[in-house]
Amino acid sequence: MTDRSHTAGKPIRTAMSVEDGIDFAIIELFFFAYRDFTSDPDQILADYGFGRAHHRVLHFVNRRPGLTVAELLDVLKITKQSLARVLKQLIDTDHVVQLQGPRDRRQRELYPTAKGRALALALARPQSRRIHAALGDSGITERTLVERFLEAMVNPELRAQIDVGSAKMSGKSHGEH
Amino acid sequence: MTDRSHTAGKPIRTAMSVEDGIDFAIIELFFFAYRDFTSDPDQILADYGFGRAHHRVLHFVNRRPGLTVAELLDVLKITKQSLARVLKQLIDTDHVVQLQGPRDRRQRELYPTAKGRALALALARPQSRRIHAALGDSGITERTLVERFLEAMVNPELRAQIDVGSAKMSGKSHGEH
DNA sequence: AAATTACGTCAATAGTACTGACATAATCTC
DNA sequence: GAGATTATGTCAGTACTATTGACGTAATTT
Repeated sequence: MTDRSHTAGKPIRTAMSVEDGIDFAIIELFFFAYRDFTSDPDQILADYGFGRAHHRVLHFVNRRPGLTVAELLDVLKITKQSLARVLKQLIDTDHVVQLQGPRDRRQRELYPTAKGRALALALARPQSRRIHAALGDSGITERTLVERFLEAMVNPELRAQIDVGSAKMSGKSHGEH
Repeated sequence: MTDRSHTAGKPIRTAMSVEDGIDFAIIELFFFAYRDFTSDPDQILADYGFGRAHHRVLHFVNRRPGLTVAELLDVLKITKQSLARVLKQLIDTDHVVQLQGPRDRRQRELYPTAKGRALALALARPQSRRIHAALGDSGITERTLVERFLEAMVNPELRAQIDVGSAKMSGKSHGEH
């Protein structure tokens, strides 16, 4: 089982490193950082029988109350079928409600309930704490440095999705554009 | 279907924002940044019928040639059963080879083949390019700022796993400790 | 009236992950 | 040397997230 010298290639014993011209340090840091960043809410979600998908839906419904199903799909970049089960569970558990769209009655506007808002905040809190602590620990005084870096990591054509919130926005939060 | 006013909570129409005392900007940027960061290798992986799990295994086998199955499980924080299928596929496709441990013959040391090394580099290349571009676009001259921030985002007890490579390390890359 | 749009849903499949159990071989311990 | 422990592999069952394709309904647009 271990000897397959005749079929398999020979083992390479030298490690990939910066000498290969690749930024492995930040690649790996990003992996570890994101893994731990999501681990806090994941623990809370488990109590509800929810997963990462529920968090994402709940988050954006709370950040953009009244967004439609189509808009949500566009932000999450998943298919309607993937969203269906998750959204249904959030509605059945009274975290999210659907209202018929006022302009277009085919649309379903999604809103959080008080319960949904509370959970969204509970999930965001440890993440925010972690970020705050990381900014402090790393001695970064200008938080825009991190914001600018992360924003630059996003595909340019998708940056429109990013709603940095009251900071950058003038009036709109959803709807017409 | 849309009217369930008697069972469900009332819709909240105001958006969560920084006023809730939470750093939503960086929370969302981190989500979008990581999503796009992994999208480049994901496209390549799809050609091989591989997924994110294959990437992670291949990456660490190339970064720490000779690591054992147990060490790999510890880095990835997954179970043996989850690793099994993915590792088997990488071995069957001649990207990774197993060698009996020299000291302890129960152990299987994992090494990349030339094919596995090539794929690992091909996957890392677009990620590295993205990082490089983001550092440039955001006008960050001190890359240690980003490194320090990301490292501070990792759980302290897990930072030992982070092998920033030839930069911080003196001699060891695997094996004795 | 016909085409399109927004949404919901059914069926089938895939990738990643889990728990629990069991087997084998090698090493360690008494 | 016998027994316990360790490293690995594997089998069975389950769960979550995601996919494609197809179809239906109601509302809007052309």
